[in-house]
Amino acid sequence: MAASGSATEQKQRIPNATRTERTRTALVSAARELFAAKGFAETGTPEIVKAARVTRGALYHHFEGKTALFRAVIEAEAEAVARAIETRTTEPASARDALIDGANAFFDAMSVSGRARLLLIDGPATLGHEEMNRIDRATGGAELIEGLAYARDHGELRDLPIEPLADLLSAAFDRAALAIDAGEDAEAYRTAIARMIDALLERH
Amino acid sequence: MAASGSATEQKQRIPNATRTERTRTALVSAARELFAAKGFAETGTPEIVKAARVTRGALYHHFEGKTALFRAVIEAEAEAVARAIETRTTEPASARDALIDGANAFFDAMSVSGRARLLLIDGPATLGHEEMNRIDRATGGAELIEGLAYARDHGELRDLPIEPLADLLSAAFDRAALAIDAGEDAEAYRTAIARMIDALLERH
DNA sequence: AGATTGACATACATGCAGTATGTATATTTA
DNA sequence: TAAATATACATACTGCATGTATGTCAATCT
Repeated sequence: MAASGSATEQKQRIPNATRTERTRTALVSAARELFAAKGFAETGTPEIVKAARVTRGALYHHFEGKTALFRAVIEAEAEAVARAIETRTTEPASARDALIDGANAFFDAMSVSGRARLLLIDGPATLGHEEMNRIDRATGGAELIEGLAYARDHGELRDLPIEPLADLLSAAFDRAALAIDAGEDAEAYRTAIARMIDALLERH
Repeated sequence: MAASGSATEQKQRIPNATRTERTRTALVSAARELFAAKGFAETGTPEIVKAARVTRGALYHHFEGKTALFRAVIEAEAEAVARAIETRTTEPASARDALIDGANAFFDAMSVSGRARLLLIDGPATLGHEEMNRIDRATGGAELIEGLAYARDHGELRDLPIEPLADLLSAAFDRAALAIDAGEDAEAYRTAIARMIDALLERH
């Protein structure tokens, strides 16, 4: 007899799919906070699983290891940034506006607590620049190159190899986000970025 | 009796000062190569002392720990870069030339094997940006700000907060050095940097 | 219903950073 | 110059973290 769910016993039957999702979410979520607060090297797996209320066995069942869990965190953050930017991108009146708007959307997205550290410090250090670039491209972080290509095609940018230029500009964006995150004057950095963009584009 | 150094015994008497210097040099030198090749986290102290032909006891006698040894490596590298740049700096004909020359000297100095990784990846990740800035300033890495200040004072740069601008430009320099180190087209990046500098300066 | 897979939990093996302690040599002091 | 002390290590030990091997129970497939 014994119905599979009496009012007192609550021995609820949980499907594997949701179980897995809950555990993975708990791990990624707990890991994100700890990695963001203390960094990758200074955060141990015992601490992570304790915060997530699971065991280390669960962690190693769902992820190949600590680094793989970190990668999942980074991918989620990169995804969130890409979504925030593409959501806020409207019809740009010009290449200049597109770049400025994109920069501001980027800074806003990067202002989420801990995100700058995760994506710009621990990410590259732990996964390497190569894999970070792969993740960025996979989540859709090619706006900068597109913006510069648009500008070049419309005569607003002298014909130069735009990929190195986009790379350098991207580095400046990252540094600005980091500086703002570190408490520097946000307006000063946004202005400086705008200045760089304007300088690079031809005057009309 | 027994002369303190027979021809066969060679029981040479070594003063503590030189002994210390030899050991420290051997440690810093061995650590530099290993950190440069495999990174800070992937290099263990047993491996370092083996390469340096000393024991871990010696390491912990001369340095507070693995991180302190790494810091010594980084300081030496930063010092070397600063020296290389200041040595090559001649009388600049203009702010533009000074910045371009400085950039090229920087890229040349950063092309020393392993240096880009040490100073631009593992350094910031292990010691933090704040301490890296401290080290840069201590070794004399203020050329960029000086160059921009000179340009502003001579009307070649619109009056804007130059510190954020110098910071962003410095980030671009770093990224370029990293890209070149990773095997990207060095000329393309040098050109892109020159383009950025020219763009930022007023046309004459 | 029985067999199999999935989702863990637990125990274990290994390696490393850091510390405590012991020893021989160099340096200082009486 | 002989004794006292400080220096420069070498060795042994501790604690912790990552990763692996194995065992168990519930969910799912046949």
